Amino acid sequence: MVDILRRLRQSGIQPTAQRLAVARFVLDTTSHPTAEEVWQRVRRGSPTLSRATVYNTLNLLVEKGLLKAQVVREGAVVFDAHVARHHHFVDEETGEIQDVPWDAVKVVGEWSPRGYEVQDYQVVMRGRRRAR
Amino acid sequence: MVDILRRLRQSGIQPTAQRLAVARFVLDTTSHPTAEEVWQRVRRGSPTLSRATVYNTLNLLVEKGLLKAQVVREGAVVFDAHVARHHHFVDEETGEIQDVPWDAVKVVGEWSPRGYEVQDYQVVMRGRRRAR
DNA sequence: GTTCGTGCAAACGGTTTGCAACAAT
DNA sequence: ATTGTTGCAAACCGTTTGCACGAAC
Repeated sequence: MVDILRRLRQSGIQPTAQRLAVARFVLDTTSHPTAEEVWQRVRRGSPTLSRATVYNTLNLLVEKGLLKAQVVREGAVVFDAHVARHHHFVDEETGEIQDVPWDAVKVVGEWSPRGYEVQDYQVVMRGRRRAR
Repeated sequence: MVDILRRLRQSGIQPTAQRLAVARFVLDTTSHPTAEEVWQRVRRGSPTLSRATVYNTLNLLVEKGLLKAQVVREGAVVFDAHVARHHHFVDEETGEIQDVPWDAVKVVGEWSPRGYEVQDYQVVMRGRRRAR
């Protein structure tokens, strides 16, 4: 586990106990949790933690670039500590999300609607657990 | 405009006045509307149309394969009558969504997490209106 | 002592649900 | 008569906001 405290400080985030607890979990998981899931998890160790603080902290981490919000699942935004470019695979049955390495697939062909510029792109794959 | 009535019948959907009104709009636009936007628009011609009926109808159209729900915008699902495979471009400022032809870019490399199979994929591009 | 962060509850926006009235078969 | 559809309101869920209390500078 990386030194979370240092990372917060380096990003100009006042490391309160709550922020540290949230960050320690969310910056160190690959599970793409929703805000609710972060709350449920971190609450176990910090029982007074409020939902509002979780949302505040997650939004702050996104704003500071330590976290990325991904809109790939219906109903809720998920948070991804993997900030470098990569693709995603979404299990349609469970909603589970997995990272797909950037080099696993290659997108060939520059393309953007006239008058627009593409700043970012990713491949979103959807599927299910293999029948066996 | 295609014969919407025929398409509903062919899909086994009882063509009520409300469903026809909703379908005529949503199956004939490329604007990727949200349910709310569909309601606002269709309501102009069918003032008694309820939100619930709009949601019912949209979900039914999705279920029957005439429409696809896309999860690319934060906060709301958008509906896409373009049912064939294609990619999407999302304007980060306005939320506006545009279709990107399937052939405009090429995704090279089969890839799926171990134990999973990819059933569908698309490239999601995000950007803004070009400066100047 | 002013600024910043937290917790709570209320508010909000998108979507679903329960239900009574009503059509259609 | 039964089955399916509509409209309304309430419920629900994810997220934001208002505000009073408390902590940190």
